[in-house]
Amino acid sequence: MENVKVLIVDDEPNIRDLLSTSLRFAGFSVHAVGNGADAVNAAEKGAPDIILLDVMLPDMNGFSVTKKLRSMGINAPVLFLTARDETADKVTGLTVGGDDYMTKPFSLDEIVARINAILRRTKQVETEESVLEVGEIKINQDAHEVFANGQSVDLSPTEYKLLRFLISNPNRVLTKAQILDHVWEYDFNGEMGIVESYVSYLRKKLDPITSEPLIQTKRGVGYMYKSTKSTN
Amino acid sequence: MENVKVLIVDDEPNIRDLLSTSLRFAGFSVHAVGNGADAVNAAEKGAPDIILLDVMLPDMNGFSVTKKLRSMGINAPVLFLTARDETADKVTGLTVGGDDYMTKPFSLDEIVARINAILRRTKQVETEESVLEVGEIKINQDAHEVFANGQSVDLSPTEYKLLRFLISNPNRVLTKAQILDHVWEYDFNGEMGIVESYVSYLRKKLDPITSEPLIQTKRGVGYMYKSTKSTN
DNA sequence: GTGATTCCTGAGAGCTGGCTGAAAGCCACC
DNA sequence: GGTGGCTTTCAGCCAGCTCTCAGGAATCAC
Repeated sequence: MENVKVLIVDDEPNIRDLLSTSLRFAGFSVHAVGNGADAVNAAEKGAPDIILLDVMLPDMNGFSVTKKLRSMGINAPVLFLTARDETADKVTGLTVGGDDYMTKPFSLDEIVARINAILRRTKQVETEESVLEVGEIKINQDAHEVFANGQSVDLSPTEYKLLRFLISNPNRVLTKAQILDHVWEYDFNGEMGIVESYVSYLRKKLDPITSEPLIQTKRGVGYMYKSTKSTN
Repeated sequence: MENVKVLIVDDEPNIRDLLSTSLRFAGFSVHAVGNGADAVNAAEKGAPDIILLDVMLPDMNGFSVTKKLRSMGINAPVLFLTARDETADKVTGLTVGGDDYMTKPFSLDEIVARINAILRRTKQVETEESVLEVGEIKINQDAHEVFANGQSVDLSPTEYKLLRFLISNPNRVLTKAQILDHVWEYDFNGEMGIVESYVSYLRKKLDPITSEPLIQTKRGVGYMYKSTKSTN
């Protein structure tokens, strides 16, 4: 997954920054603009591999932008960003041809997962496998299925996202703030205690199955998923 | 089904885009034009395996285009696209040879199925089987027949399309938006609740026959057809 | 040992997403 | 023009999920 170019199109500067830093850190090559006209220009020059496109833009909406892009022969898949209340009646046609959409607010980990899923599907770029396997945990991202020691485990959506984030960063301490920032939606304003709760839920479901506790507590710092064999 | 060339002829740019992206993603090699004259040129140079032809074009109608094509020795089968209000007798007679027609608005899944059916019939290109069999479900696409555990099941058109879409993507979570975009007509602007309804209908018909529930709900994500033996 | 800090976890309130039965509208076919 | 089946909407219900809180356990500093 080397040098994947992402074009971000959103008029809110904070969202743009949030996505830029986050995706850059995830290893993507990022370019961000704030309106449709700039998006068309940037896509023409930059030849992005994927486009993150806010549906509501000041000058033109996301559909006009994609139409313009397609007519110019730019066929990079699009991940639409839409506010939650404008989803239902406007979804038609959004998930066609490798495209997808996400509702705001989203979580950063989720958006990286979706980008990888799209790249995987469109096969324009060789990317990581849909199956994440580290130590005794195996996650099939297509099926949203989790196995511990070969045995299927039922997880709630948040439990699933948390576990995926943990095993994506094995043998590395993650602070509760980091976990909150990546797993929960960016406008979540609750306490970090919720991370403790969910770690507890995960342990309760996973530890009876695995040979040893998988999530270690680093007191005063955070949590770490320990894996002897680093299948990276 | 490698490298099947499809020529799309429609004057509405959004339909053209919708079909292009969708068919390209379905694995076809796509070329799209907006009028009859361009269609003739493109067919001459591109040697398409199948032509999607809107009956109402700005310069000439579908009859003239096909007549022209046939006179030039281009015998690729044609799938006509016609508006619903255009009467049936205008259409009958169009479907000579391996040709076929569809009324707008259509669903994207349906058009792929029809294209495959035509290619299968004309045998110009080796394509996928007409019988889809995954797990306990068997669908004969030519006869529109469905068997669960060897037993025949009566399904309504929409139920059939939904089931076909589900088992075409086994062991993979499909969101309600994806299902809506593929199974329902592209101008459907209702709510996603209808997907829930139809999943419910399918389950009511299938679950009593099969040994275990076939359609799994992934809360907060979508639905998945589970098949132990991945006949892929 | 004692107190302070951090973490764990059970209980519970409230919410959300999904399921389903009922009914209205539509259409095709007698 | 009536009838039956199909599609679509809607509302009520329920299960499961999210999040908070508080008491107690574990760990650390001294």
